[in-house]
Amino acid sequence: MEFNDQQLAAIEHDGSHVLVLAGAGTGKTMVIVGRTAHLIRSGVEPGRILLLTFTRRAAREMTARLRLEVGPASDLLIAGTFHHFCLRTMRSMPKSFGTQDSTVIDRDDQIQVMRLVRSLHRKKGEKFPRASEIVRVASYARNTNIPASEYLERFPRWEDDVNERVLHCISGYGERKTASNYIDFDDILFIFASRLHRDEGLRTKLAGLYDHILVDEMQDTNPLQMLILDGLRDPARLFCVGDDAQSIYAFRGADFRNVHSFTEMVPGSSVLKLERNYRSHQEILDLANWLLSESPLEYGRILEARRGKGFKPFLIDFDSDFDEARWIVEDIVERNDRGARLSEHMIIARTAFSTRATEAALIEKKIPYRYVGGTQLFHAAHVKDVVSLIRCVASMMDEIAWMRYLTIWPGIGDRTAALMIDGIREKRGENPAVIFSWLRSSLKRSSNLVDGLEAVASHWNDPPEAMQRACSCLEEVLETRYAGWEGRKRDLELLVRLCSRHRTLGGFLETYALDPMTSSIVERLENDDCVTLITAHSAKGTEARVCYLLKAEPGQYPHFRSLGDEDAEEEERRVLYVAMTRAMDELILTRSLRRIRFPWSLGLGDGPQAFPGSGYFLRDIPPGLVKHDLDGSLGSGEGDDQIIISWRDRE
DNA sequence: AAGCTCTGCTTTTTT
DNA sequence: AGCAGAGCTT
Repeated sequence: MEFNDQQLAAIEHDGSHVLVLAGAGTGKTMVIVGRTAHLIRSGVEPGRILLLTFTRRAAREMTARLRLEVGPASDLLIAGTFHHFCLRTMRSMPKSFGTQDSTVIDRDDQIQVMRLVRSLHRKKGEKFPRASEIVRVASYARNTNIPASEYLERFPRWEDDVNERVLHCISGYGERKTASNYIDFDDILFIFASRLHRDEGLRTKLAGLYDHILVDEMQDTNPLQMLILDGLRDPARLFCVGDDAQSIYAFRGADFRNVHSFTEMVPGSSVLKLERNYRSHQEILDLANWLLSESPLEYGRILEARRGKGFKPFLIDFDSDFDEARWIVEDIVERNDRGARLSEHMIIARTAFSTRATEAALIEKKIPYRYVGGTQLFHAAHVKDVVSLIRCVASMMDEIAWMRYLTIWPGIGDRTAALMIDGIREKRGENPAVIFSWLRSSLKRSSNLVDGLEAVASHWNDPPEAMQRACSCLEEVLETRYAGWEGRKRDLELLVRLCSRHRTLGGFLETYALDPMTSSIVERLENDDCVTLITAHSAKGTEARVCYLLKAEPGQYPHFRSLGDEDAEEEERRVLYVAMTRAMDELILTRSLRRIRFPWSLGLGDGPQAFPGSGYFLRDIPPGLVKHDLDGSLGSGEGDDQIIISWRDRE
């Protein structure tokens, strides 16, 4: 690898803590990899280097590059997401953290627990925030390290008495969680951070494990994560890399003061900059620069392409998202026929939801693809059913798993299941065999559900076998429950295959609680060259020669859900900015303007009137910045109240 | 009283 | 596609 002077300065920086401000495409990952290699070469033990990223994707990418760069030493590095690292540490010393036997629960399970609690606090027939909304509030408050009560006081969302009961829900949720031995994603960070700062002995011990802590995507760190870095630094040195123009996780509590005020928050630190873009041609950056220049905020970031000039971005309108999807897929096929690899193409979407048409078109044309951020394998109903059986055996206190598993069986509903769960809880500490036989005698009619439990328990240390048995035990009931069973059955076969990578089912559960891979990624194990379909959020940190920006239309950028909230809209601008700057050679923005309909809209009505002229970033693209299929049809002499009409509908 | 079925509503982004 | 709630069946 060759580096420019700025990159080299960062890589070889030998002072105290440092923040590297790095614009899109300036070689951020390369610098982290380069510095790691440099540190190892200068004698730092790889095991004393901690690499933290924000997303699993970034973590995977980084470890892959490190393997190429530093060889087998890369296996000794401690690398992963914040959540991964914290959980790993807690698991290795459970007594210090008080997290023995805990089950990690994902977002869905959180909502499930909250739903139970919510029902106790909601008055009959009353309009009350949904469980998912309450979970969001609770999660945001924890990640920004403020009490939920204070958060609701500062940003009141509901009537006073509703707010109050929402707070009861949140504390009830916490109690329920403790009773079931659950820890959620936020707990992973929270428990780690709180012990780290409360227990001096532990802090000294943990901080003593590392000499260097390298953090990617610093602009996405939240206060909790900053506290973790605070507790671990000194003597360990921080090397944080970030770009405030790419901050797109405020909804998760990310606080870009961690970048803006870095030098104040971390005494003795300095700031370095990477300013030269090596990824894209200038025309692509011109469009991205223009987008930021339209913002009321001063990003002070003008990207300059070292690669010089190339193609202008395309902006193409379609009649429907079906046409849009078909065109993209045909375009990829054509390029592929001319010799381009499929993997050079990335289709970027604002939401996972908006990729349906494209996915269908890819499947129809039999183009292999992987869908990053897509419907996660472990979120599919039938998969959760089977996994619930495994979870029941893993932790008898796992009430969500029991509720799910028991109600799969005909004749057992919420009520019976709840009674059984109470019975199981009373037998806390008993041998599983005792619980199983009690269940068998209590459930005369569906006592064969115990067969599955026993089969899994007796093959606990042979994951593929246990999973196989779990699946065959449930197959009959699930087949009647779900339409299209053949397709779903394939997912279960996938589960068995995934199990073979683990020595125990416990390891299996924990791995996929944190990293619920998509089925299309699993399929990719057999399919190397494929198109990438990805959300803009997951796409950060990646690049591709040809990028299609799916549905670059009103209602997506900014997303209609954020309209009216200035900060949220501004974050949407950065999302679009991130998406655009992924492209190396060609950027193709597509949209379908005619059928914009949001039936559930927030008082916006449906049909084209839903979007008056404002609130769409690409409305006033200066002529010449993109090649539009009807140049100048947008933003020319049309008043603010005008709607956009596809050129196809014009006279 | 518990379980089941049908209908209408909903869908940002991630660990 | 899945969930909440209403209404129907066992």
